[in-house]
Amino acid sequence: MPGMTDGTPGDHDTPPSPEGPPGGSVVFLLSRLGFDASRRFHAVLANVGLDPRQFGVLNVIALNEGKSQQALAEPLRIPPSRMVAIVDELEDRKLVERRRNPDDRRAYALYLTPTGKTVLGDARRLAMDNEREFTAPLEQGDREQLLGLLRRLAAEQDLPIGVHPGLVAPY
Amino acid sequence: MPGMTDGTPGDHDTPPSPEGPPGGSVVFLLSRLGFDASRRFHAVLANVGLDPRQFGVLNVIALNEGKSQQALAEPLRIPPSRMVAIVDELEDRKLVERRRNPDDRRAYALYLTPTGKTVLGDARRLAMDNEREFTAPLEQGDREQLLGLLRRLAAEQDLPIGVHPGLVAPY
DNA sequence: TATTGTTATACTCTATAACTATA
DNA sequence: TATAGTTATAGAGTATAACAATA
Repeated sequence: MPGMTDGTPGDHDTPPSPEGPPGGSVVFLLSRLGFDASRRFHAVLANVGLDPRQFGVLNVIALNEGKSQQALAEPLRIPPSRMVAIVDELEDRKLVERRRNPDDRRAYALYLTPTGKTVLGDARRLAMDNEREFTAPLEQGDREQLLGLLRRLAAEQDLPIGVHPGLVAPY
Repeated sequence: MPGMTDGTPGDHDTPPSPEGPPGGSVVFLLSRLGFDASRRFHAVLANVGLDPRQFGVLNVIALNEGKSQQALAEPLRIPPSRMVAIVDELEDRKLVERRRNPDDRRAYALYLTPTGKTVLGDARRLAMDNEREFTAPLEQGDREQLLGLLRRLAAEQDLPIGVHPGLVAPY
């Protein structure tokens, strides 16, 4: 994970609201919570040996079995050269299979192995559990309201699919 | 900025909701919007030649003039060795002044210069404008509701002050 | 002996561009 | 000539640990 310091909890200072201030800013809170949500998600996926980017790739393969590496990389906005290493690792771990495409021997066709499907299922379950825990401070109605508000903001943005860029595992 | 691809807008695919799915997940939307908010904030601050981390440092200095480098770095969770380069740059640009502390000649005492105060003011104004634009899709009532929901989630987390870690400019 | 600030170093992640094999 | 996949390389950003001056 990119600018991730490490797992240390740290102290519990209450943010001193400097003028104009963070505590009252949607942009600020979103940045903070987004970063934190990413970090937690990263930690949760580690339980099945995946990072968010690999999770994104597995998901996209599951929805588009047989497609080529680059065709799958595109919607995730992962550059071709990066995709190589990602698929290498998933293949080494027997989660994904590269089959030669007889019609175009330059391209591969990617498939999930049975193990890959199992791991993806586990990861999705973990993601759902995490969602529940993260939103635990909110009651069901509040959660849906939040979801609606976030969707309205997201609709204005230009967002890639799968997993978000920063998140996508680095730091 | 870390995993930041670059400023290219890109296409406008609607995320295909894969099972269990992103479009309906608070964690996912927060990660995405948080990353996006960070990127925008980064771009906005560039107009006054600052990045989010420098902005955070200027803010903390403004609130604690005369404190030492490390004392100021701590609440921002910036390691001492990183703080050096940050203050170096702010000092080169005459936004911050390092004065020797006669009582303890190991430590510096940091102060904003008049230019530093001006730039900080400009940056705060830009941040407020950005806040308004970012939340433009929401009416006032909705915006406050969102703020309340985000605060409730944030209250459960362990958050450093100033600027968020990922954001803090890098990558 | 401990602490402030600094420097040196090594590591991780990344994109770019050059290369190969097919088409 | 163009495209899928690969490899090599160089850059940005980081934390760690060793260091000097002062306490």
